[in-house]
Amino acid sequence: MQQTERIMTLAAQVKHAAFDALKHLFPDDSFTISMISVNQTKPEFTGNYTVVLFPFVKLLRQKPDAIGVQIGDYLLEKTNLFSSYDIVSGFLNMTVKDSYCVSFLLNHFTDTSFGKQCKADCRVMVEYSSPNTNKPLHFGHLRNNFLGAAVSEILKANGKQVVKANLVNDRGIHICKSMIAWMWYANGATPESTGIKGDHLVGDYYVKFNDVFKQEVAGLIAAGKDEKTAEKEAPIMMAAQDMLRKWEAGDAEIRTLWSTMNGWVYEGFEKSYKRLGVSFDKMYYESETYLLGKKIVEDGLRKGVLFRKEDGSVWVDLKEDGLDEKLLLRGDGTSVYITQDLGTAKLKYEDFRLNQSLYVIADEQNYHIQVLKLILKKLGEPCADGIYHLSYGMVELPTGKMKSREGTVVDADDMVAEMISLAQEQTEQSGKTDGFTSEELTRLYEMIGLGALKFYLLRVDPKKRMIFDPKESIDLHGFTATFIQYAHARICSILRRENVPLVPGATRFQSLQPAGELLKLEKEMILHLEQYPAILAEAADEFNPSSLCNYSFQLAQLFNTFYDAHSISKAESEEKKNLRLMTIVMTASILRHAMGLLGIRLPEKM
RNA sequence: GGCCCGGUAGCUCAGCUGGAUAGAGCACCAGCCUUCUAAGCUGGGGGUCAUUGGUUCGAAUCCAAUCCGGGUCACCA
Repeated sequence: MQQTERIMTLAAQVKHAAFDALKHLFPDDSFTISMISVNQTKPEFTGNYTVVLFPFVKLLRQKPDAIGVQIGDYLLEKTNLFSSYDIVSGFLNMTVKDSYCVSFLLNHFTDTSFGKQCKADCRVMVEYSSPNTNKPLHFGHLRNNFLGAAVSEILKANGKQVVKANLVNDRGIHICKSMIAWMWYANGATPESTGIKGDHLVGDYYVKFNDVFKQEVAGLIAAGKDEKTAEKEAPIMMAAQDMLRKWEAGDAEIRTLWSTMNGWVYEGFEKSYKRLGVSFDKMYYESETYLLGKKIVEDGLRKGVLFRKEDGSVWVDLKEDGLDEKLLLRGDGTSVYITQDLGTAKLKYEDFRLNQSLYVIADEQNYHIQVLKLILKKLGEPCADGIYHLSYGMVELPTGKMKSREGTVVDADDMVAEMISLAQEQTEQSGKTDGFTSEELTRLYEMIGLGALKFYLLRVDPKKRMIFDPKESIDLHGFTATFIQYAHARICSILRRENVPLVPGATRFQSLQPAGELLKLEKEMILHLEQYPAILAEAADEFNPSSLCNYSFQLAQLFNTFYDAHSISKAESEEKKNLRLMTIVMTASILRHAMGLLGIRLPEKM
């Protein structure tokens, strides 16, 4: 087991200490660490961490409360973590020492990378975004992009070496569709001549293709053809097919048009990506990889893992894995989608010697990736084991799936612009724009608008599908990035007033003496800060940024409650004030770190 | 039909490696700005955790069946 050494969080320390206690107290009985469950103590009881006693009852043949006393006494005596304990009907509630909390704060409050893991020799590729070059990005792509970017950063923070990859789908029949429609109907329109962003311009002709196609099909059906024949014989479709053949043959004219139109799209994408704050370390293009995989198939045939049918087509039999037969090469020797994916998987692996390869792809492709991994495994390719499908639910409209063919999509660029103007509207409404330059305001609106959008898409479990109603704007209250940004701005405001930098030097509060007892809320905040490394690790283990959203929201909520209940600037004593300043310094720092991983920035004023 | 995923408050979701009386946000109701930013705070109503059975000291959580919703099973990508 290659488990990296992680900072032991309090909860983990409690668990191990309880395990030690049991081993020492009852050396004749065999316990496993998995028998010990440690939870946070429910707020209605005194204590901070709770050891559940029921699991030991049977083995020890003692009453749970009697066991609890023995463990409780042992923990008080042998660890330096607890000040007292309390047993309530089978639950051992341990109260953490105030001094532990204070020294935790002293040790970590200046640590801006608290929770981060050291770099390990583990290379992970995260493939995400992977757009088609026949249309602009829509709202659904945003989920993909934010997820991929966030998971990449989360993995980096956990010590992995991450390669962010984008596999651009830049060829194929759908690309030819917008090309042919442009040729026939655009009169040479370009992004420059029309002022339309390149990806949108090309997307418009993709829609145009489908309009014309539908009309032609309707006409043919009216002329007596059946639907299938009509779809095959529609002139614009035949022209697109013909174009695809020419493209594959390397026809110079077609290739030039293809490069030109793709170039427009890339310019558009670049602008979108820049605004979204996502980037890539490695670009793959399908036009360069679509022929890969054939060699793997040949090897597979030689090894006898694959078989050839009479018509020359090549298949893999997955029946013993509960699946079906799957085609890998057509009768004419050309490859299908999965074939190039086999090749690309191997290419990625060889390019970067990957330990792990994530695919951020919507859940409609669950079966496809499952098959991909299975085939690679059967072929004995070493890249197989590292493949992991980070599957996410599609974003749908109340009316159903978004279909770019029919133009029923929420456009990504539009959405971003709308969120930013919503942020502007709300900020102006709140009347807090004084003292900002117009550049600062522009930046602020972008932070708030984009933050809200990212948070909205990242706060739910990736695998759940979500329905977005464009008529209801994304909220800026409650469980939102805005809430967290606001808490951060409040903290910064206090720190400014107190002349404490956002990242104070380690010596700033060194004179702090543990003063008196901690208030309930002070302790709650510190104990919550202490959990950050565990949350960060969990987010990485599960490839799930939403844990960071939940955690950060709770932390901001705790701060707001604290802020309302107790003054920081006018604390009861200088020690209290320093303690609280340290607490909020660390709070702000963790919020910035956690949100930063999600690509969400926190303003110092708002 | 086979396989996969989901079903928790009116709505959006946490909780799911079993633990105490199931939690947030939105919406709704009632309060709180001469005091560090009210984009905030406090309180309230609102639940058969889809249904049924099983395992267990204990089930929203695990198992089985059923119902509902979605995805997928192409010589499409």
